[in-house]
Amino acid sequence: MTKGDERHNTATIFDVAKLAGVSIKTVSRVVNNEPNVSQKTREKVNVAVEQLQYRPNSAARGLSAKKSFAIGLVYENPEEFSYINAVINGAFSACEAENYSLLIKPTTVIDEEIAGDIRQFVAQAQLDGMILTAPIGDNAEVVAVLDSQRIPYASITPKNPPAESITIDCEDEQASFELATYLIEQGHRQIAFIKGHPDHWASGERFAGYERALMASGIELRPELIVQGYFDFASGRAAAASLLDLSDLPTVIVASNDAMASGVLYEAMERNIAVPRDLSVTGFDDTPMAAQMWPPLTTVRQPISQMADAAVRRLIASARGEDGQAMETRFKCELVIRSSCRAI
Amino acid sequence: MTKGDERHNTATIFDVAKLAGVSIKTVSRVVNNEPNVSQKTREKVNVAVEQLQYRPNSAARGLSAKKSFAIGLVYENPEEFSYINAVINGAFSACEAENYSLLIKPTTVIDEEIAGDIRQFVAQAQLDGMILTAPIGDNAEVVAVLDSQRIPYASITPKNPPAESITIDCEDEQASFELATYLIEQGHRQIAFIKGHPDHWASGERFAGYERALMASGIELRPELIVQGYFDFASGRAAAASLLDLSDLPTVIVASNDAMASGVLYEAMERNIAVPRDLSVTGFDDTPMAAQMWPPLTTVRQPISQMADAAVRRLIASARGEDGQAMETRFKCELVIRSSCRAI
DNA sequence: TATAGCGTTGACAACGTTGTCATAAAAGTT
DNA sequence: AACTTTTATGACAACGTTGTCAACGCTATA
Repeated sequence: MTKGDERHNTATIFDVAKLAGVSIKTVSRVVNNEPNVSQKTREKVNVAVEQLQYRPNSAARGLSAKKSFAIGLVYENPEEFSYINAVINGAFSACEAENYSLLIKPTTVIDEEIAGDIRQFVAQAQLDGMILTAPIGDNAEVVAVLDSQRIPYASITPKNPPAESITIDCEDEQASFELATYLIEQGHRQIAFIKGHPDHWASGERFAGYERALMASGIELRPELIVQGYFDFASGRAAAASLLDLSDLPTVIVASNDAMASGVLYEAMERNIAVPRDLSVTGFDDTPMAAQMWPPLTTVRQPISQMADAAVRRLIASARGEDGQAMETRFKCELVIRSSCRAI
Repeated sequence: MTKGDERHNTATIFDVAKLAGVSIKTVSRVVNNEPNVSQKTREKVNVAVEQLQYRPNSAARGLSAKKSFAIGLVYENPEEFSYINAVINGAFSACEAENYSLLIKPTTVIDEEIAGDIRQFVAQAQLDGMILTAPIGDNAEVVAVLDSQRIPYASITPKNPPAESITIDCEDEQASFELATYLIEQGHRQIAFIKGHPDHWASGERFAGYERALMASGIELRPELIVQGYFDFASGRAAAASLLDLSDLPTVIVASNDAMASGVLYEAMERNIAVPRDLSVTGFDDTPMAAQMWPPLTTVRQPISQMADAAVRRLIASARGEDGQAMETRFKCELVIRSSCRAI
């Protein structure tokens, strides 16, 4: 029974002081690297800090020290968005409307340290909720950290949505189906496909839509026309190279995102293959780049900002104990036709 | 010394309570929209809140309510950077190293509300410092708000650096000079220039470097080859259109940034002008797009992340009362030669 | 008229840290 | 040995809010 009472609360300065057998003030001094603490005491405290995984509560620290330990960054919203800028904007506007702050954490790589990183991030700011963009929502360690700390989180387009958490996704499969169907209607039959990064939910969805469209029209899936990519420019270019080396050339290359499509365009240019005259190309995401490359790219637009907005609103609703069940979590995509495809 | 001690401190809940003639708890209820407050009391409190410009201290609120009113956003760093992503990354890594949090505030437009917006942003989070990216560092109202609240701030490439604040800039003039000199060495004489947005410091610097290079080589500045742009794709395209309508065509178009350069490439493509065979093009910024367009763009790389990193470190140093005078605030740029220019 | 119930209000104790000041122990100085 | 100074430590009061609980006054009901 008493065991059930054991809180998962984080350790406070009192716990550390008790364990180290010193006063809280001494702990404070050690933690803040202040002078006038004997080496011996310092070590005792550090051991206790380590053992209890103690992190100073930043609200208390801020209140007492009249500091926030936070820096603001103000910027004018750029014309040139990236995916992540769209996410940030959506999340920010929802936070602003609800009087919340938005703390960001770019992670350079998905490595072993990420779980510890996230733990630190959460502990430092005592976050009320987290948004995980793909593919981080699928990292088991990260999710475990958040679960253990009881931090609610929302995943944007995760591959394996955990039942209890908030999931935001969009109809990539359907959009991809519509895109492929459009190409078929334009007379294309040799339709090559560059898959996205296997860790991303979207990759599977987009490929599934392509498959469904071809099967619905009775077009055979030729395995040599399906190439693995990784959502970046270089992999798109490499995939295009292998496709354009085939003896039986595709009439259109469907890239799973715009960055790879730009790699395809680049490779085509290098080989003096005119797009769309000799080859049609499509992307996915409708980054601003898509409209600015030559030729302007036919692609699919995801309502990224809206999805991030929804993620934040659901998090805040659940933090308030509201239901939020009625809120939208699945969004529609839109086919954007430009001039990188031609009818044949 | 009890009352004469009038601080410039922000109003607290006690001040509001006193002015409204109610208890602090009642103020709390009104501010948090809790029920069971009479309409009359509610109004009295709201008047006092308004009059004192009261904003709840989020550290205190967080400490008491065991909430932070903050949402975290975790994302994997995208391959495709924009300028602002580079700034965010640099600022974030410095904050992380110093155990600070980074709060971001995208502003959609520079409008009349911005000063109030910033005031709110600062008050809500009790920020220890602010970074202003161009051209926000030149907004007099914003700067006035920060000055009046005694918030230290660092401006990245402001046009008119205020003497007391921290300024971070880079050697755009020199880089632009080197770029133009390179073009002249390649045999170009008809060198067109698309200026950047007049509100940005960088625009003047980049144009100045161009001027200096031409003058140093005894090349006449032809006014019809100098066109105003606004740092976006559309203005670059429009500028290119006007330049390509000239009877005496330039052999190279120097765009003040990559986004405008991509507009130039687009317009050239539309007109079947081959780059670099018939026309050379250069940009500025070295966005990832620059390497991915066709042809890959000769441009100038700014150490954006490093600049943001430096801004944060100086802010934190000054928050600690350290000197920071020795820290670098002026950064070098690097010429990046790709294949969008040819010798003639 | 008495009584229960509800809407309204305030007093006061958290919350977890840092700042201030007092004190004890150690070291240095005469 | 008798002092001053320095170093090490702790007790306790802020910091500005929200949560809890008690008390008040008003209305509806018996």
